[in-house]
Amino acid sequence: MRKTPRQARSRRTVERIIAAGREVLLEDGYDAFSTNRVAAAAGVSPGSLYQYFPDKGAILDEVIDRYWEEVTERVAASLADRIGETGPAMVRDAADALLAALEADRPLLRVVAEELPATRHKARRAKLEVRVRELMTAYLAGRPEATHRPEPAVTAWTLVLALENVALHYVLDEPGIDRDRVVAEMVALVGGYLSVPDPPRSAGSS
Amino acid sequence: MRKTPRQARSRRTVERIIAAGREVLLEDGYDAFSTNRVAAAAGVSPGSLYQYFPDKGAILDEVIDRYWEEVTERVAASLADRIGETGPAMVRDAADALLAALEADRPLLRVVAEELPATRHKARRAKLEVRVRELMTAYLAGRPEATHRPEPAVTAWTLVLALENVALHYVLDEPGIDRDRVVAEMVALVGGYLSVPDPPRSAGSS
Amino acid sequence: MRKTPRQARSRRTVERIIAAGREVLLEDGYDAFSTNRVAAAAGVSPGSLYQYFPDKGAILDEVIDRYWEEVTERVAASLADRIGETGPAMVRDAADALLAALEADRPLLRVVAEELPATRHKARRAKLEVRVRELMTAYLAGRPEATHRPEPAVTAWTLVLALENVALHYVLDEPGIDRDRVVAEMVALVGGYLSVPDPPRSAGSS
Amino acid sequence: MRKTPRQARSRRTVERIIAAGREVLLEDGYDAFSTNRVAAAAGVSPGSLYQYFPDKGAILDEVIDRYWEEVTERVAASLADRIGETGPAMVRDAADALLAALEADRPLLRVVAEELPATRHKARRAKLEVRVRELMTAYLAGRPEATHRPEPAVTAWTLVLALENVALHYVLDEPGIDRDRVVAEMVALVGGYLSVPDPPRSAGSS
DNA sequence: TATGAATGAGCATTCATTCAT
DNA sequence: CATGAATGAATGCTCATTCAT
Repeated sequence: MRKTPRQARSRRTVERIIAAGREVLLEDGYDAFSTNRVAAAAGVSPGSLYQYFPDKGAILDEVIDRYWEEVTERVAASLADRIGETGPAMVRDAADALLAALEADRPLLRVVAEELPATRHKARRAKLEVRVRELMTAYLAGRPEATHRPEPAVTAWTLVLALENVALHYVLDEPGIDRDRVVAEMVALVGGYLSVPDPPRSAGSS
Repeated sequence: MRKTPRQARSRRTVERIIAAGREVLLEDGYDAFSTNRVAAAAGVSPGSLYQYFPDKGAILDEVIDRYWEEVTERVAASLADRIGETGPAMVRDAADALLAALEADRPLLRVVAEELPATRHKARRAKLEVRVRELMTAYLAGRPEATHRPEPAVTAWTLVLALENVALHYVLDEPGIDRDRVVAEMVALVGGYLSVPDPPRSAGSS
Repeated sequence: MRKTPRQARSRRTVERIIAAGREVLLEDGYDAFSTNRVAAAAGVSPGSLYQYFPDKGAILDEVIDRYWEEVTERVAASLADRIGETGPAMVRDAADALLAALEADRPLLRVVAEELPATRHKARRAKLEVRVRELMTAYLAGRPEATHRPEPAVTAWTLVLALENVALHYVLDEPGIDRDRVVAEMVALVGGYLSVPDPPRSAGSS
Repeated sequence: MRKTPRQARSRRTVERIIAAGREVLLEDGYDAFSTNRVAAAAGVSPGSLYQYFPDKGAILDEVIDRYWEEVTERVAASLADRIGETGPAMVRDAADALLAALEADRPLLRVVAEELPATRHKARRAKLEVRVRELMTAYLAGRPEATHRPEPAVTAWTLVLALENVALHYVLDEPGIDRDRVVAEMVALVGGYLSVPDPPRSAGSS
């Protein structure tokens, strides 16, 4: 009946380190993300970092992992709220959810997407893509008449990449476009694309 | 009739430095892009770097600039070859040109797009986007019946981001999708999107 | 009962660095006072320097500070030995003490006074001047009949600068003057100056 | 009948370099006194510097030499204006002349006296001291009754050092003392000192 | 466990000087 | 003579990582 069992203290330290990492990233940027600074922010000694993480990169990875996890959860949560909707409304909600999830922590998104080498968060971002892809696949599976594209996997792959970049740039570049407009375009992108029959090469087939 | 006119030597040195920068980036990666290494690769002394560039970043910028310039030129050149085509064929060619331009130097694209912080080449990439956007605008302007989207600027913005990311990931991630398939999807993305009238809400009532 | 308590190690390192700095200054001169050389002389790595000093200048400052502190203490100590003396004897002792303090480490004095930019040790030297000024003021206050100069602060300022330079040059330039002679001149300088009434114009009418 | 005989151009270049050196010293400080900068300021190439000077130090030496030469000339000129004066008035004029000579180019004096290592201008400064010493010796020789100090050479040595430092610090430190006051103190210093008979150790001679 | 002093290879940059042209 | 590109040793400093305590 220990109050702070062996692992609890470690767990707390780990959390402090990760929180400190996020804080440093957010407030000082990627270039300032040094082990010494993270340790200082976490209130532990530099050496202690290595009790819980093999190297600096592992701390950073954890911070990034969590960021994308949060984004993913925000998307999921937003959609859960509107579950049961169907057709275009669902697409619209999904687009809005994606935007909202990215807008939720713009400063950190900026650091993650702009200051970090892409390799650092590629893997994690892939998870978000998978999640959205699943959603999309479920939607398509449930309404087979909704698409005329021949390969669902490729369709989902294409759509996710297209929407992801549009959403990302809308949030980060603040291009002065009305938010509703962007959502509308995303919906149009999805709707239009799905409605195109394959093969489209009708003309060149000599 | 001088063999090495005054400026020729410097020009050659500048080119050697830039070539060395590219080489280091390609063969050793971004983390190894140090002034000493670039100087060594260029066969000049570290000090010579600073006769032509204010700092390390300027060398890197030049390398990146040139890379995106090449990509832009490749796109332009590919399209010039097939000028005069219209309709879906033109879209197809444009998609193919974009893919080809990115495929031309995959190893360097990988470093530039994955290892560098996005901020380092954001500005340059924007130029490519502008170019493609112009192409698109010209196309849309010439065939006003081709689109039902209400705001051409937003349409171009959306499309460029969508296509860029699809093309980029196809080239870098080698997702095991047939190249023609990807081109077809890109064409479908464009064609479908452009054909969706606004507001898109009404479309759902069919 | 730890053999090397937490702070002892760092304290020792700091002292080693300062001692090494002094050594380098002494043996290799100011131009050779580089961080790498000081680190090597201290038997520590260059990085260790920065655990205790913000930059190179801070190490140098500490060495200089300590040198002038030692000089100040030597002056004070010499005078303490002969406390209670009055009149000309006291002036003589003070002059002798100043000379002795500067003679104690002539090699370092040479580097500090001749190789360093004056700005580097101006502030520290001022402390010595203040100390001597205080001594002088005390002397003058105790024997108001001893001076006919109208402004004690100006008198002390003048005297300190005059004596300082005479002492400094005697020690550094080794001008081939008998030491007792110099002391006598310093005493005469003080005694004569203090005895001149103000305004001095009137004196010329004799 | 050449307009610019061979040596004239060189002479002009040498002068330009020296002027540029002075300018750099004055406007950018000693730390910025680099060959490249001096060359640029002189409008010549770095290589040309070495046609006329063996190394950087030689240029600096020349600039410093000239500065002290100017000071010396200013002192001499000031005194020439008031030639024929005798006694205390002459001392007063000499003190004033010294002050004036140092005040004439305070910014350069500051760089020379504070930023440069003393070794760099020690030799030159000595020349000024010699000059003043000569003046003093002449004065003392002409009025043997004016001093009771036993060794004229030592007397002059002492006095020059005393006055030099007082004057230097008055000009550079701007200690908030009235200029006339300082002149008066310098005069008192001289007058008082010279009037002290030797040996002064009357009391301690047990 | 936790510490934090110590490490040291490595970095970007400078600048007095040289020498082919 | 004059040039100015090229040099390269040397500089001050950083920071991920280790390890004795």
